[in-house]
Amino acid sequence: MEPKIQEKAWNPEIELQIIKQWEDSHLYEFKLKEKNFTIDTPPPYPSGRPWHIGAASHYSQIDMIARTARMKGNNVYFPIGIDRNGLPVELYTEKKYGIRMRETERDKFIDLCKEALDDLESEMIQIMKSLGISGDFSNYYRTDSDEYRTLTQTTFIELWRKGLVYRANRPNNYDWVSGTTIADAEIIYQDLSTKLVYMKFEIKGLQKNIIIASTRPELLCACKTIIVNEEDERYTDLIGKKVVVPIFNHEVEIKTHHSAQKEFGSGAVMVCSYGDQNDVALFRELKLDEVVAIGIDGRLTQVAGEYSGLKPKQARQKIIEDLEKQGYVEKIEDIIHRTPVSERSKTPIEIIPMEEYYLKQLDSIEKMKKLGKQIRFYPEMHKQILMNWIESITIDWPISRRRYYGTEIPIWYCKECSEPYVPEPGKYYRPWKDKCPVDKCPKCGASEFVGEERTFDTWMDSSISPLFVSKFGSDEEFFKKTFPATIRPQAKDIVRTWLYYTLLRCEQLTGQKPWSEAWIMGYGLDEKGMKMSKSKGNALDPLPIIQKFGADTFRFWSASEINHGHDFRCSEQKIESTRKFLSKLWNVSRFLSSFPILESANLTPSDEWILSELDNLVLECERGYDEYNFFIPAVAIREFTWNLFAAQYIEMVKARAYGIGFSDDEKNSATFTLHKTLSTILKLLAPITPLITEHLWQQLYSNESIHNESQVQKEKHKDMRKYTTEIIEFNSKVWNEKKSKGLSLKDSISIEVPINLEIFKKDLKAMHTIE
RNA sequence: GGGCUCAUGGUCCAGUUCGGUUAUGACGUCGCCCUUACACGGCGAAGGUCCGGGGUUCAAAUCCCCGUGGGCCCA
Repeated sequence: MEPKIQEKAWNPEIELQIIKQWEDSHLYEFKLKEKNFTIDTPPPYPSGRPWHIGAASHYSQIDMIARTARMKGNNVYFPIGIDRNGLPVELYTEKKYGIRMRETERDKFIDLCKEALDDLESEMIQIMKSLGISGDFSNYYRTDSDEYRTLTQTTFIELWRKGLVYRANRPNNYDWVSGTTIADAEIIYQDLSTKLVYMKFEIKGLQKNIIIASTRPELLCACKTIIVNEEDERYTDLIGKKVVVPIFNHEVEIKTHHSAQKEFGSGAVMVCSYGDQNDVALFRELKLDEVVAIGIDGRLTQVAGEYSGLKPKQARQKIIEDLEKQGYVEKIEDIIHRTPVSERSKTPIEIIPMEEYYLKQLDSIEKMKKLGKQIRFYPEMHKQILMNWIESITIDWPISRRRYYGTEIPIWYCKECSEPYVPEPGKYYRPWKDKCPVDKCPKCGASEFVGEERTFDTWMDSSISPLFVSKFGSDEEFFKKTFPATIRPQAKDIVRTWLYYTLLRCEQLTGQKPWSEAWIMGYGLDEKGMKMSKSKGNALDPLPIIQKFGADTFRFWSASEINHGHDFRCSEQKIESTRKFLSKLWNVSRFLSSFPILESANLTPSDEWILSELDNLVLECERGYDEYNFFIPAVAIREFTWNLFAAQYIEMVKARAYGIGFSDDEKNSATFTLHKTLSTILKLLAPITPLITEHLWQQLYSNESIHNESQVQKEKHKDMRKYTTEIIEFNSKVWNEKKSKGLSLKDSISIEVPINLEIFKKDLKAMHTIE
């Protein structure tokens, strides 16, 4: 009989036809039902080529979640979005055109950013589609669309009216390269080499010096006190004494504080506004008057005297020279210092007092903890990342940014009385170019206004993604039926930002948690185990890999190689070798395609045996799918298909399936079981490799899509798994025997079938041509 | 300094929850083999102090303690 499937191997080019077929038939179009399974898909950020292979893997797995849920009978809402706000695209645009944001007209700069985003976005969408992702691409959203930004502004206005937003002048993390304030969550720490300068401070009234070690001598002008540890005997006598600050000659007092470490430097520390976060805490605690030493241009201010106008690094160099000349330096050590750096621009941040808008979060900490506990995490251990972060929050969230490409803060200020005017919600406002919507200041009646120029922290946009996709505020019915979302899938590294901020904002706006489940994936590492990132340049481009091997190969690699929640290494060679399994599946199907499909049969023992193993496989897959851990089904299916079904069972029943030396009943039982097993494998595999399974399913079993099928349930066959090891061992023994005798596999041999395997004897004899 | 996490043949990974025969599978390597699904294949082989040390136990990759090393996060 001719096999229905002719080609000898799976050809990834078929994938494109299948994807087209899905698109044409609107297979994944979402229609609202009473109950829905909503996925709060992470909108990826198109900030430059190439897209991250870890991200491609990530989205493949999110698609597996959608498909798993669908086959469980859920009405799945799987929106697709693109995140387009914020600093990365601004930096990309500056670099691409060799321009500076602040030296470019705002309108023009925004247009250039948009253009860059459009190009990068289209490639991203292409990759997502070619991965076989079953989201609703016809309605994909952008976080910089007027609709999205309207929602960001509307929700901000609501929070403003609830009194959750305030303005405050306080020390802030300032990235002077990007020219903006940043939140704690946007700071990373890098070990940088720097000089630790040991300086002599004269103690007033004693002809003695105290040695102060500092990495920031340029901040001497802002030094307000010296602290020592109360248990440090070296300094007990000096507490309360005044010292003279070198060069600037102002006097400060020596105080005690537990944060001074005896072991670091000399044990005595100068406290300046502001060298680091500890200085900020000390100024607050000891009620010191701050001195603004560094301005928003990132240069020293006039209080620095002859050093004013210099950048901190230059000033440091000059002041060290001057200190040395004037004999204030005892010694200088080269040290490695853990330095807070802006995650985006990679430059050390400065702490500068600035007026910014804050969203209250300190009041919500207990509530956040409670909500966090109610969310089910996959894997459970990553809940800890959220909990640790919530525990460590000490200030409210600064939400204003001095950038262009973001959602504008919708506020105008009266030119007369400076009263802020916050407009009515429901519209998209651009105060830097739009006229104030009211004619007169509600407070003083003046008619001239100045528009706010700042934008929001982009997490203000991202943190309402579940509200946006659920049409919060614009479609009450839709919202009711899709919010809270079912699941938030995302990567581990943005738990403290995206996950946390979403929890905070949605609670403030709706009083509810935004989802009942959170699914947290690890990072993509390179072959050496280093975190892969665009900025490090070790990111693998997923596009050529997908084009070369096909989406299903890539997806199966992702599922079978990544233990959920853990970081994973990516290598092209590994992905390539995954292809072999798809080939195996293809050829098994090709073999089976020459046999008829039967409704039922009287099963022989061999058939009952493989079906009981199949039952077990179904259970195993169910266990993995229930916790969205695709590693479990992927590995189990590969094991079963390759090492049991193909290697043992198919060989055992081949002769019977061809009908050589067997009755029709026996033959039918074999073909029935072969198809039963393969069709089950295809369904079990469908969420992981949706393309090859679709193709084989339609070739062999149906005109309908496999993705409209329900997932298989375990049948109740007699458990015959106790024979498995013995069957494998016996077959192996015969193969070895033939080999050692120099026989071909089709040659006959005389060998005893073990008594335990008596029930399989007829198949085994035919399989090995046993005399 | 604190938290999370990991350590199993050349590489990746299972097994650790709940201790129990010869430690799972894949990739790679080597040898033989075209066998009416598949050479992107089949069969077979080599390759491991289960990070180190101590403890509990009849029995430890698995449980407990102390270390070492890596990754990530936070201070």
